[in-house]
Amino acid sequence: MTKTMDSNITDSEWEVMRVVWAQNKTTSKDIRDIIENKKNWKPATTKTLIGRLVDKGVLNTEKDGNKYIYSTNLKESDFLKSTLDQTFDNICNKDVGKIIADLISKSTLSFRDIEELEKVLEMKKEDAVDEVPCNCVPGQCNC
Amino acid sequence: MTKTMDSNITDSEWEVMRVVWAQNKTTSKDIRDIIENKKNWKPATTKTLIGRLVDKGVLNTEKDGNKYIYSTNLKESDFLKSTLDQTFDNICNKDVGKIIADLISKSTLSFRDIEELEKVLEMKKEDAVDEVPCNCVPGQCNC
DNA sequence: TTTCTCTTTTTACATCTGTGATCTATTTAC
DNA sequence: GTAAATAGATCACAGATGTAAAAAGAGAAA
Repeated sequence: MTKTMDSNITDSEWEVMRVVWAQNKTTSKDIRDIIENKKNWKPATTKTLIGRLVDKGVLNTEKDGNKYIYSTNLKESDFLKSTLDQTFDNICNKDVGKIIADLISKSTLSFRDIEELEKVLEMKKEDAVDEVPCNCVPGQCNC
Repeated sequence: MTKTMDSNITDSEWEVMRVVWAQNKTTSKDIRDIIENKKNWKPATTKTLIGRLVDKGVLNTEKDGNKYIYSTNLKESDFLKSTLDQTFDNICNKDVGKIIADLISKSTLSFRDIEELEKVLEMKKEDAVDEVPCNCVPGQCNC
């Protein structure tokens, strides 16, 4: 059930998607207005990105007079996961633990987050291994 | 001291860098031979990537007869961190805990890793907050 | 109904990426 | 010492990305 995202989105496109995810249904003007607080984009830029997302099938459109209402049925978390997977593909499995430790250290977490993580770790003990196997091609890591 | 990487590398370039990181000092032939086990690249492709990395100042060269010895003084972990930072820039701080939990769940970890993570979590309690503040631009998340 | 305004569609264009062919300067094997 | 194999340098080229202007269509205002 862990399907890999077939469509990737770029950083700029992500900016647009965040608005759609937060708003659920929205118009190009909404998107422009919201992003204006963050990026110095000309209106045309936002529209181009919206267009590309529609082309990729990431955004759905629904005509409303002379404009469109945009929405998506793809989940932010899935995109995020596929991005992270791609990043982790670049390193040795053996290092994953350390990386996660780094992430935790540098993140701002709530007490609830920590509790949750402790719970996950507890469960993780069930399928923990003695030694994480290296998954690298010989010569690309020194395990 | 947390300097943000000024130079970014692409996925293909990363493939080359992994060899350099693992080998410390290496030649273009070494790189080609090692990557051959993984990618169907023509020799010229590897050389192009090496050249780009040299241009970017990521790889150092040292002449040795008619060839070069390549090395780097940049750390894999720094590139990784900057890549991860960029990914986390795309989401709300509030969601970071959950994302990390997901990462843990899907990763293969050793008992030692888990212990280490528990330790980090324990320390993390010291600067944990009641509620992680949302860092998003209004309209880009529904906190 | 004419004009203005907003939306979409079309087109543009420089840079970055992935992938590789060629040409040139060396080396090394005969 | 000349031919074959290498290593590096130069050039190529299509597709992805970031960023945007220009054109065209449709509703709103006058």
